[in-house]
This record gives sequence, structure tokens and C-alpha cells, in this order.
Amino acid sequence: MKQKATLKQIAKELNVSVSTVSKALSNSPEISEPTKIKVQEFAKLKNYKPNNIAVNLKSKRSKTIGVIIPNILNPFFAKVFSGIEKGANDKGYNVITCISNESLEKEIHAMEMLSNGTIDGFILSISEETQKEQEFKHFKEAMSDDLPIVMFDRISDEVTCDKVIVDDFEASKDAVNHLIKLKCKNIALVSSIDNLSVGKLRAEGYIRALVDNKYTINEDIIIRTDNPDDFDERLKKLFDTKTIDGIFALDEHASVMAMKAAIKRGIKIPEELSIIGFADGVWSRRLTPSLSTISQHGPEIGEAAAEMLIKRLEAKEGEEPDYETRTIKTELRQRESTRKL
Amino acid sequence: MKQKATLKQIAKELNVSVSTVSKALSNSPEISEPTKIKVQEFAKLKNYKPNNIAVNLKSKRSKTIGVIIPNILNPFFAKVFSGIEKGANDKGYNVITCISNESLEKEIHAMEMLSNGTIDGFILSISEETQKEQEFKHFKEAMSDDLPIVMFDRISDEVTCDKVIVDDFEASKDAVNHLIKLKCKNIALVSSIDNLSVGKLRAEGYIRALVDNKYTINEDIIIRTDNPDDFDERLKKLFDTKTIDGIFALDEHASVMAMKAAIKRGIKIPEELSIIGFADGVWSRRLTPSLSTISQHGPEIGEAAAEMLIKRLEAKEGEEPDYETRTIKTELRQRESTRKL
DNA sequence: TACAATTGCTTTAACGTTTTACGAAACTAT
DNA sequence: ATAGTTTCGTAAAACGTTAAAGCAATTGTA
Repeated sequence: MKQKATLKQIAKELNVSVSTVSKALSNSPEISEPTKIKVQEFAKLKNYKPNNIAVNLKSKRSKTIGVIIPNILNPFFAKVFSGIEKGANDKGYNVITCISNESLEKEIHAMEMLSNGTIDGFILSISEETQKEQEFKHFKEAMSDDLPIVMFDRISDEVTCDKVIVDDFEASKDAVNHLIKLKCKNIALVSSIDNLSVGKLRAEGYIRALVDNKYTINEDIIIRTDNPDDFDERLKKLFDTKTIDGIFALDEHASVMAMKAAIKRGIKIPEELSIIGFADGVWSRRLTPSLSTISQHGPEIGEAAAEMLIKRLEAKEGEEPDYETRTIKTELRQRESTRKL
Repeated sequence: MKQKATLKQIAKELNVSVSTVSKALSNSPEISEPTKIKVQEFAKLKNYKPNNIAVNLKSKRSKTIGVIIPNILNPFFAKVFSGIEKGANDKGYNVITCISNESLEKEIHAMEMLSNGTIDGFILSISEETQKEQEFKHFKEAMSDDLPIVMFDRISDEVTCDKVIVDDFEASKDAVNHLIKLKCKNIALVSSIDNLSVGKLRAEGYIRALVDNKYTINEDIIIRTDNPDDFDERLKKLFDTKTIDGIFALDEHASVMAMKAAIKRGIKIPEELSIIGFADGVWSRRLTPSLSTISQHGPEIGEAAAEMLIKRLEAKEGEEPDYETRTIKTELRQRESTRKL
């Protein structure tokens, strides 16, 4: 193992001072052209790279962003993550990732682990348990410790910080309006994420669309739960006892289970039943029939979050922008599970 | 913004020296009990946390692992990643993630970005382009710069380092043997990842199983390509011109496309056609019929990689373990796309 | 020629830790 | 009482970098 080149070594070998080397490498005007060239060439020869940790210590910033994701296996989060990573790298920032696994404790632990100079700020989506417990102290502490947070998708109104969300309410309203335009008369709502803030918002959009179109709300064809087993059971009952010609599904699990259940009963999709669901994976396209979805533009969400955080981090003291909540537009992707207009 | 507590501040406020504070907090026997208590309580009050960057600079280690993943949307990599993250966190290490997006250039760039003290070592899977170009200089450089690498899944024999792989050859042989036991006579091989080392290994396993069972290799029912469009076209032709009663698919795309094509032609699965495919997502279970798969135990791969890297990092100078290639067993998960024996 | 300004480099301090070497006081042993 | 040892703490150096301040020697100006 050859050891790493440092300013000190280079300085000694060239018989100049450390600061001469430092300045020469940063092209300071204080250093003469010949010396600069000499130093720069020697540094290149030795493959000198400034030690990042020392630079961080000096500058008191790490150029690193802490990202906390509830579940990386959820393709929505994976997409957002790739957006964050891209947005950060483009500006020369690194990304340290922690997975909360929907656990409040892991979320707190991850934040503590990083709140010691390791990172300059957080981008995160709140874990399920945290939302259930309504426990937000750790977020507030980070904010007051001058570690800004950008929340995405699953946010909390109780924390004052930058946020990036999807227009869940509008998106749901649009989707249900679309089903209504397709002449669906009995539109079921199926959700297995009723514990999440986004789940509630989406449900409200459904209600609003029905009300706006003078439909009556039929609780018998609404499934809202946060328990997959409970969901599957109620879904079965729904198909056994009710006739429906439209389904609006609030999450990927609900979308797919509803579709499978319908196919099993020999219901023709989309002729007899139209389905629209929230989904971000590559799979909605590959299903038979392919699923019409609401796409949430995960990468854009991630890039927006990274951009907002970095803007704040690089703002001059006292010139930080106001806290902002940015909304990323969704898109209704019509595939085979809905009739053409 | 209240500023962070440092040793220096605490020392001043308590009228002791910086090193006293440092030692008191690390419970050194050099400090008397009363002083220790005084310092520790005051530190807790001030919510003191040692500045990680300073500690890193002093110790010349960052307790951070650099992870380079070709594509986080691929559920296999997502699973491995979650294993790495867990394995690392359990030992007090952080994980900095870069996504190479299958690009050699991004891979090199990511490694350079991190090779300056930011991380202590790498865990990575080689990008598609890198494998195609057979360009491994950047890996060798990192190794000789004392930044150990652990490669997983997509590895290169040209680089001497720790590796974690799946027994692709054995797994494929077992899967095809299983199809043969099910009395399949014409077993097609379909692959859209023939550019990857793992794709080639899996194909070899298929051949070997056929040979071992005295089957003749029929090139007409073998599709090996790395181009999805080419794949889809050849797959169509395969079903149009050949009769097959078994399919062995080397990747998720191939698995699903083959199944869709069969269903479209009204072929009964599994009665007339049995399918086994490599797949790691949650979706193989949700397909109709659900897909029998070879599961690769992604999280275990990740944990093994993290463990091997950390073991090396924490070994005493001169006592580093020999380079090792660990093989994680796969598992054949029988679902609805294969007949029961 | 004298003085000021500029050039080109060095010295020094700093970032926040850890750690080695040292020193004063208080014991212990003879 | 004197030397030796222990106890408890401090001072200083170091990690690798940046940057402000300092200082000769050279150049410019009148």
C-alpha cells in the first residue's frame, strides 16, 4: 500500500511551504506562474487528491445529504431516491442513505447517527409508525440544530420545513372524474394505506369527485384499511355481494389485488369494469390487461427535493429562502384497464 | 440557530482544559470521579455530540462505505442494498450510495468522487457497460489505494478482491432439472441479459442440465440477447413456430414477457407449459398464475458483503484476511407456473 | 535617492478531536 | 525527612486543509 499524497509531503519534496502548495493548486494569484506549474505537475504526478475530511472540517460543511426512506423496495421510493441522487450528484453532493423500515425508532436512530457533522441536511419521507404515533420531535430538533429537512410525499403539517408533494387530492379527483366520464355508475374505492396521510388525501379526492358529479357516496363499496389481510378479505366480500363497474385503487397492492379478484370471477376488463390505480413500478405495464395508473413522477420529486435543500444550504447566512411546499403534477396514464373515451 | 457545543466551549465554561473534557467524556481513568460527573452532566445538558468529521480526520477512517449500484429500480439490487445498509448500520457504519445507471463513466466518476477519504471501502456490482468494455482499471486503482472493494453478483475475475455471488450455474441446473422431472420435453431458454456475466453462467447451467439428462440442445428454442426489442420479436417467432412445454427464463423481463405471450396464445399454464424464471420483485407472486422463481436472497448477499468489507477494514495492519468469494445459495420457489411433482 | 507599492512566498492560526508527554500535588515507604 | 509513586490534571502536537497576516525582496514612482 502506497500512502496517500498530502500537501505536507508535496511541500517537503518541493522545498516550499504547505500553503504555497495549497494556493498553487487552487490557482491563487499570490503564486508565480512557474511555481504554480511546478507544483501542479508534481501533484498530478503524485495523484494528489485533497483529503475531503480535512476540507470538510475546515469548511464546516460536508457536502453530504442524509436521505431517510421508509422502504427501498417500494418502487415509488426507489424512483424518488434515484432523483435525489441525481440532483445531489449534479451539484457535487453525496448522499448517505438510511432505511427506516417504517419504524419510528430506526428513523430517530438514523437521524441521530447523522446529526454530528456527517451531513448538512435531510431529505426524508415520514415512516408509517411515525405518522401513526404523531411523534415529530426529532424533526423539530434537527431543524433547530440547523440541519434543514426537506420532506417528500409523506409529510407533516406540524413541522415547518420545505416539502415536496404530489397533488394527491387533485389527482384522485381527476382519476375518478375520468371513470365517471367512462360512464361508470358504481365506482368502488379500495385502499390498503389508510394510515398514511396520502391515503387520506386520495380518499378525499374520490369523495369530492363523486359529490361534484352528484353521485351518492356508497360506503358499501368503499374499502379503507391499513391491514393487507383485512383488505383481501373485504375485497372478496365486495366482489361477492356488490356489482361495480369502476374501481379506483389508492395503492399498488390494492390495484393488483382488485384486478386479480376481478379476473378470477371472469369479469371482463375493461368492458365490464374499468380500473385506475396509483402505481409506480414497471409492472402495471406488464400486467394483463395493463393497468391504467396515476404516475407520480418519482424522479422529479427527488430532484426537486435535492434542489430545494441545496439551495437552502448554499444560501448566505440570513438570506435563506422561505419554507416552501412544492407540488409535482401527476399524470393519468391510460392503458388497457380502462375503456377508451 | 444555537451553535453546536464543542469540547473547547465546554472546557471554557467549566474552567478545565479541552483534554480533560475529552477524557472525562470517554471515561478515562486519568480523570477523577467528581470531575467526570461534572463534565458528563454538563455535556449532556448542552447536548454535546462529538463532531464526526473531526473524529474522522483524527482517526483517518470515516466509518462509511461507498455503495455503487447499477440500477436501484431493479428489485434485486434494491434488496441487496437493504441488506448492505442493515449490515453496515449494525456495525456503526454509514452508507454512501451512487447509482451508476449501467454506465462506465458514472461508475468511474462515482469512485473518484469518493476516493478522497470520504469512504473506507466499496461494495459494488459492475455496470453493464463496464462489463462490455472489460475496463477494470478503476477497480484495481482503488484496491492499490487501500480502498478495498467487495463485488457482488456481477463480478470480474480480473480484479482480486472479495466477492459475493449467487450460485448461478447450480441454480440454473437445478431449475432445468426440475423442469425435466416435470416431464418437459422441449425446454426453451429465454434471456435478455446475455451481456452480463451472470446471464452467461445461467445459460451454461441450462446447457449442462440438458446434457446431463441426455437431451439434445436445440438452438431454435434458445433466445439469448441483450436487447429487449430484439428479445420481444424473437419471442413472438418462437411461439409462432415451435412447440415448447417448458421455459427457463434468465431474468425478470424474459420471465414476464414469456408468460404474457403464452397466455395470449391461450396456452394453459402450467398444464401445457411450465415456466421457471429468475425474479426478485414482489410481482412474481402476484401474477396470474404466479411465477415459480429462483430467489436469490438479495438481503443476505448485501449483509454478507457488508460483513466481509467491515471485517477487512477492522483487521489489524498486516492481519487482513485472504480474499474470499462467498456463494449465497439460491432457492427454487415453486408457485403456480409449474406443475406439482 | 528615498519611499511606497507590488510580488511571491512563509508563518501562523484555525477547524474539533484524540493522545502523548509532562507536571504538580498528594500519598507511600523507608 | 527524603525519595519514589500515584493521582489528577494540563499543555502541546497531530490529523490535512484553508486563509489571514506577515515579511523580504523586487519593482515602481517622484
